[in-house]
Amino acid sequence: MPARPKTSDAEIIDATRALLEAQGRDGFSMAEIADAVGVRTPSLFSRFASRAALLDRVELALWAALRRELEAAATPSRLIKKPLEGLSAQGRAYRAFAKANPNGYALMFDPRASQTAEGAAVRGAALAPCLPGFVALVGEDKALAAARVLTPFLHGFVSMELSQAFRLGGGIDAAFETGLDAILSGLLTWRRSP
Amino acid sequence: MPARPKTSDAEIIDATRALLEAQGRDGFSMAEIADAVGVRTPSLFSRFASRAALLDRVELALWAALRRELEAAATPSRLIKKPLEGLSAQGRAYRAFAKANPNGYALMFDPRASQTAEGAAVRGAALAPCLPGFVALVGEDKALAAARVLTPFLHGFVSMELSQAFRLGGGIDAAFETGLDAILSGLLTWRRSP
DNA sequence: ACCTGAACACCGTTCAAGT
DNA sequence: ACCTGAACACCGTTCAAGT
Repeated sequence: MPARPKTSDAEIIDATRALLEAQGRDGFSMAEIADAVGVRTPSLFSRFASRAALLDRVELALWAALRRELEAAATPSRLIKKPLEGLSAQGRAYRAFAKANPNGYALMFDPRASQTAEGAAVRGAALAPCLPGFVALVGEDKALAAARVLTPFLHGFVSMELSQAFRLGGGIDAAFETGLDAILSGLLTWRRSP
Repeated sequence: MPARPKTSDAEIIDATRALLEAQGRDGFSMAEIADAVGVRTPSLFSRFASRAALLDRVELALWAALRRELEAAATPSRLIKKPLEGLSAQGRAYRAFAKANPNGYALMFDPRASQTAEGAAVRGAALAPCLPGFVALVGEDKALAAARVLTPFLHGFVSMELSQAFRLGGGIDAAFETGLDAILSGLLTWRRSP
């Protein structure tokens, strides 16, 4: 006779994500997660092999959430018609997501994440909503190369911002807009040149 | 009568840095550090307030090491005469440093670092060796803004590379060179325009 | 001033037993 | 199948005592 489930994988992942954001990656214990979902600590291990495995699932949930934000920021048709505007909007949405989930964002780029095939797929799919914009901006053959200029800038900027690396003052919002514009207009010149 | 010191702060920091690189941020214990320097675990706490404080010191040592690499990659006079070449060389040195110290590099941008005044100073000084290049490239008034385009790209690129974010194949070395060139030549157009 | 052994509280994880 | 209490090994940290 099975014991009645008191919680679910999804509820545990949500509770962990909330604790992560509130307390930081090592600011909470399995016991606190268990408390949050009304269960005793060992029960978590019948659903997740380890704390690390649970954090991996949280990370995938965050990548999926980022994907949704990017989709909401610009539709494919807008990206095709006005790639500069569309990609700028997605860039701002990307930064907003990182600033709204700083501890989660750090987890998403933590090199300790286990490299499962499913994980790689979810991570890879997260930036897919931007691809039509790159294709429209520089053409199909250069879209990947263009993505590998803009996305490192986006990640690097927000990562540095979150780790307080911009200490020389000056408007950080303005610096972000300047950088975004500079890179996008630079990519625009790729249309013709090799 | 003082007990003879068996080790030193510097030796402990070096041993911790080695363990960090070999085993990852939470792959080693205070006991292993103590073993490595020939001391018992509690002795470490008479020198460093906590594991976190010791990791902070390791982080500062890494920033200082990065600074030395950047200084070695291009002299101020070369940066002034040939800013494109000089900054490219520093960009490559930056990436090489990150790839040679992947776990250390992750620590340098870990948002958990304590924000001491000394720490901020050391971190801030690390990229100073690049400044003459930015001044030569775009002029004094735009140097900071230019740095806030290139350095996020550098950090973002190597951070994504280290967390295996470039899964769509294609030469990653070539992508780095392409991005570096695109951004530097884009910045070059700032010389005249506002 | 720096070292040590002993102790403490906490934590991730396992396991046998319950339903 | 999922839950639980009890137990285990390990870890960061404290402390009183040694020199």
